[in-house]
Amino acid sequence: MEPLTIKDIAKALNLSTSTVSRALRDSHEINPETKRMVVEYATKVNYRPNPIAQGLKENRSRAIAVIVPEIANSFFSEAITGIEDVANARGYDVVIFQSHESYDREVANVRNVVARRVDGLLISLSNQTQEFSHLRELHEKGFPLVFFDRVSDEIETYKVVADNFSGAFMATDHLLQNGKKRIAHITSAASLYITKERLSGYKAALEKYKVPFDSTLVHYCTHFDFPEMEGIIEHILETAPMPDAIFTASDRLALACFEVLTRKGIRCPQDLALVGFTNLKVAHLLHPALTTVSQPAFGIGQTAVELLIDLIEKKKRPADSFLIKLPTELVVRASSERVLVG
Amino acid sequence: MEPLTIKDIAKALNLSTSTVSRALRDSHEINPETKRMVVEYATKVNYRPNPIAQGLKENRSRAIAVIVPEIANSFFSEAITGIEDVANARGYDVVIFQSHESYDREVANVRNVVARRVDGLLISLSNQTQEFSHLRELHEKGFPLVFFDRVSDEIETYKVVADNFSGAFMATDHLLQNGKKRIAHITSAASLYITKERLSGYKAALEKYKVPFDSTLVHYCTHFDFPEMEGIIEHILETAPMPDAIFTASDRLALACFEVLTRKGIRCPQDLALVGFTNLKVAHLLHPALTTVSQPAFGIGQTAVELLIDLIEKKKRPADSFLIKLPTELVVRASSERVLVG
DNA sequence: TTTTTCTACGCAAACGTTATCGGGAACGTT
DNA sequence: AACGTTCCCGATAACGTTTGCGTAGAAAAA
Repeated sequence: MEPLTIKDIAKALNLSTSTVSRALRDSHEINPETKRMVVEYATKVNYRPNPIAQGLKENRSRAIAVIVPEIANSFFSEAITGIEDVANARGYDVVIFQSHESYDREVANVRNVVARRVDGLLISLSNQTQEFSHLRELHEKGFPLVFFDRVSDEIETYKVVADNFSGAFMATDHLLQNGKKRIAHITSAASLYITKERLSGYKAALEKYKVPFDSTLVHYCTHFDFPEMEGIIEHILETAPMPDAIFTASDRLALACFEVLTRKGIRCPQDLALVGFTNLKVAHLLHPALTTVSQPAFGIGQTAVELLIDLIEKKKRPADSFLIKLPTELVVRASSERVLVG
Repeated sequence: MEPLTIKDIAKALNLSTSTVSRALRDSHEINPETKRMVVEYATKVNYRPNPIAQGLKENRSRAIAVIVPEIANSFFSEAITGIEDVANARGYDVVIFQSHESYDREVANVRNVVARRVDGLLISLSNQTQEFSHLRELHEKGFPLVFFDRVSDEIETYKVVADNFSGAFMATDHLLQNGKKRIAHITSAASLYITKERLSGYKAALEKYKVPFDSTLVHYCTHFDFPEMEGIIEHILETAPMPDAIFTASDRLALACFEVLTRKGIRCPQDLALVGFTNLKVAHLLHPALTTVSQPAFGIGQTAVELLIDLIEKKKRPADSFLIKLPTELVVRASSERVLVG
């Protein structure tokens, strides 16, 4: 049983393919009676137009690509769920690629994406990416492109992010309010927009409490692995006076922190309070339960893909701003709680 | 700059499209000199064949579909990473769909998949799925189909799973060896093959220690949510004599268990030992760290997609068995450790 | 009546690629 | 000299769909 075509329908009903095509697309120049007949027969035999042929004709694929660092990261998988939801509802398929935090793979993915003739691209940059010509080229050709979460401020297109500034502000403010004096900040690659935003929020909160900013307390991570984190933590423990809290720019970093701290026998929150960023699903099951800033991953995905499809379909948009910020929320748990002494 | 075609190359070099096409595919009936010229020019202008046109011609899309219950489940996202790795290396794109554990959405996804003319389908069944006609139909048409993890024994095609029997056996054996006498088993939908396998492993271990099987200790879950788990745990706590351990058929179930137990003030492992199944990435960070059976998610994905692409490309396979089992491993952590009394 | 307008449909080209066929030129074989 | 081979390439059709154009017939206007 090969999939049947418009030709088969035409033959069966003694019509031409053009009439069938037009009838199915509800053209005004087809007799209502004929239309009814065609549509009826098509549904009876369960006809589905061949999207590949349509794609060739209309020069599009009805598919969008998503490039994320890691699908196994629950923030991204949730965002993808949001993306898929909206995209499927609007008739698009979602093709997923992973950069594995590698610039080279990201570039290769972008190449693949254009070779595949997808209709648009959603991307969250790899940690390593410092150079944007592969994306700028696309954008300059008029290729629909939307950033989310890990965005670049070098390219003028829509970007959907959580309100990183206010999230970082709330996190730091919370620690200061709980009496912490020296708060280290472990964050991701300095080149990322979100990194800068979170750093600004952190600084703003310090300022509010008149705590001088100390750049030696800020540590940038690129590999997110155990050895890197171990080095950083050891460095933090050796600084004098020793920090009494750490604010990490992601829960993944916080997880790595936990691991190192546990092995070193440092108690949390007694010796060192910890606040993360993202609100992974398991954050409340950790020991201690992780205080973190929750990001609307699902909503970020939904918003980003809405913008992208509007771009593809050339729907008008209020071009007031390219940057869309979704609200964040502080979720306080045990890892930052005030501990009663003696 | 519209993407250029084989026609443009032909025009530029004063050749026919057929010659260019053949030169690019390294046909023997083209002058080596001409070939060199064409290939050189094509690389210079960065020509990429239009996969949509190729697909229309060859009646395929060079894309495969994956249907999983939830991408946010780290077992599935890891498996997908394995799938993507192999698929991309072999020239295929991966299109992902989620059933969200709903039979209706799974059926809709399958329909979408065939309408999209993907070349093959990898599927891990939804928990709700009890009926397989949507897949049987595909399979009988000769559509390439491979199951992984949540497989059905009603359809004769390749299935890739972890060795669930031996995993469950090891888990139960471990608990019994640690002196547990009454082990409850909380598992997923009874219709799933993996559920049956894990139950068999559980029973086999009981038998080894001459512990009689008590069917009232087995609880089936379909929704994986808090209220459902709360009901089950309450039921378990009320049975007399009260069980001293729980073996859950997945880490997600174990997480739900943890949550309910914590709220009820029941200590783990002192009051109730717990063993899961999957070895989520965060399993060792939970409190207490979760003893679990590790499944090679990445390898399962890789193996499944290898089989699928072989099926698509009609490569021969030793048809000795349709069921491929990958080894599991018991990872012992705090949640099942013997606690010293006194 | 003739001319115009409208309705409803078919013909054929096009999207970019590949495969089949065929043919001209050069060469070797009787 | 006539014929078969081999080499290299071009014209063409085809995949399934959409669309511009043409047109037969009917209805409306002259």
